[in-house]
Amino acid sequence: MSRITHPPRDALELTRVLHALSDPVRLEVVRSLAENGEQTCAALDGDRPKSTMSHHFKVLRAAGIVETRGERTSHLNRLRAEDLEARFPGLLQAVLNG
Amino acid sequence: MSRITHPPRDALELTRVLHALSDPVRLEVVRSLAENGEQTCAALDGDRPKSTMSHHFKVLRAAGIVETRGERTSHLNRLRAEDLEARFPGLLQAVLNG
DNA sequence: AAGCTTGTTCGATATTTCTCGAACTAATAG
DNA sequence: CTATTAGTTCGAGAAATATCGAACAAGCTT
Repeated sequence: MSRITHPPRDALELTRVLHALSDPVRLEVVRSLAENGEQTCAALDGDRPKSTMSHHFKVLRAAGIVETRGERTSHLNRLRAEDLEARFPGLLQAVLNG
Repeated sequence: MSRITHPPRDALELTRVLHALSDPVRLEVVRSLAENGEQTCAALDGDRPKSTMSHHFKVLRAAGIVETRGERTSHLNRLRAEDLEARFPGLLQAVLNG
């Protein structure tokens, strides 16, 4: 089903990453993933509709910030922390601290 | 004329800063200011209309990224690097390196 | 004063983004 | 097989953003 694609490390673009992180809902998701590790989408909605969250995950994936392992019914999301660190050293940490 | 206002250091918001930095034109401006220090708006347009650039400077100022000293005819812009560093340590550097 | 320069503000249009319900897909549970 | 669950996709409406010409303000120059 899901043509869920993740950009390779080298394809990560700074402006796209910054834009993805500039939304409060998505920033919240990123913070939660950083704190609690892998989580399902359901665990990360803040009582927001599924379609809304799906949209935000799509943006996060397209930016290369989140990887979704969609093997099972409940997909697991994780931060692509290593890839982000490789392309934009210190960025993720600075955002998480802010 | 110009109700040019700059938010105090404590009022800087991460999402606003990230959003301001997520535009290619504004990122270019920020990079140039970081490299070359204070510059006028005119020196920073990339052959783009004045009104367009004025809009982008407004966004950068509102985010607290740029300070415009508008005393004279030709305004001077500078990065608020210290304020950014105080609020979001490492962020500016990470963005500039990326 | 008349004109030029620098930049802001306004108004209009085009594009993007956010939000959410509804229909859909796929896997699992009963 | 039917129902449920998890998440995506579609479509629509609302809000924010980007772009740019035109009008404006203020200082500098002659």
